[in-house]
Amino acid sequence: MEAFQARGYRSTSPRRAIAVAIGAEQHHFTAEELWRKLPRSIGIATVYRTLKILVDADVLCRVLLEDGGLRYQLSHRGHHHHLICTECEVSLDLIGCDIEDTLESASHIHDFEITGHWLEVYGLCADCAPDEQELSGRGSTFARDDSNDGHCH
Amino acid sequence: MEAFQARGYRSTSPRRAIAVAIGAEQHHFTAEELWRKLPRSIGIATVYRTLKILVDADVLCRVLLEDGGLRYQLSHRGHHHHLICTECEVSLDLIGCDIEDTLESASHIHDFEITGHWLEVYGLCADCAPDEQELSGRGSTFARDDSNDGHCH
DNA sequence: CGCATATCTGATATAAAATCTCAGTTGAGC
DNA sequence: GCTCAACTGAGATTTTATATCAGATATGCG
Repeated sequence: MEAFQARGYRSTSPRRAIAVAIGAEQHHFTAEELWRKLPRSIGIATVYRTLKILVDADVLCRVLLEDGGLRYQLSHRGHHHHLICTECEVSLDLIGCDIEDTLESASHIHDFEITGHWLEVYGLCADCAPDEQELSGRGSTFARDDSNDGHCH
Repeated sequence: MEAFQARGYRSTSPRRAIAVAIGAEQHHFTAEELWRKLPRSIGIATVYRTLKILVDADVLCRVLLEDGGLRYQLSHRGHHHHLICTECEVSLDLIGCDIEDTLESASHIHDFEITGHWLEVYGLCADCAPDEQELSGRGSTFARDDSNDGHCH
């Protein structure tokens, strides 16, 4: 859990506490949420600093919600993307998606050398989607007709 | 340019001034940059309000830089993505990339119903990339070895 | 073991970005 | 021209994250 200190960072009491608290999280969390679960002797600046280190170390990944909120989450795979439910905000790791190849070939047209990308996918998870089989679902499949606004372009 | 008022919005003096100012922009711009080029009688709240309307109307699109900065840009195509140069910050429309199909098929595995996504691609444009042919390019192709940090996951 | 020092920390100030509030203004239809 | 809902500007406020800096503390070395 804290073997990431093999990157030259010291093993300090606040960092250990933060690592333990992160391990106890089930879903994604904000820096402030995490901070509230820590001993109040730990400053929020330290939380932000430590989260940044852990993101750089690929221990955590960042999740950008549709409303712009930034969350943190334990990163299991190396490079991956998230399916984020706009209803319950659960975040699923998107597997079986090799977008890199698609991007790479498309970028050649523009003579552009890709070094990275950011992708978040929004929608409804199995629990939140109106299930045709269970509900014989009628009635506005998408009540929120602005659910697609502004986040892609 | 302001035919977007066909959406039920009034044609007001501040909105016309903003539309003209946007038309004069060559690249992407921030809300504040735009505001500075407007008569100082116009408040920045109005700029933000108007930009939001124009994004909803698909007249503008939003561009998220690698450092988190949010820019606005005239939207030429319907749905598209951006190739953003991390060196000069130019933004190219990515054509010939139908990521939707890839996402759609991958999401089926998770029983997830996609409603939208956000994708930004970072890298070096033709002008900023070390050109092997011209420079017989040596010397740290990527001096900024943290250029890939934190923005994907 | 104990010291020196560079790293780290907490409190707080600060910054940046965007929205909220609300009294006053203005455009659109009549 | 009148009316009124839509709109606006000023400034306060919120949110999120970083900067500052004096004091605390790991870590390596003797």
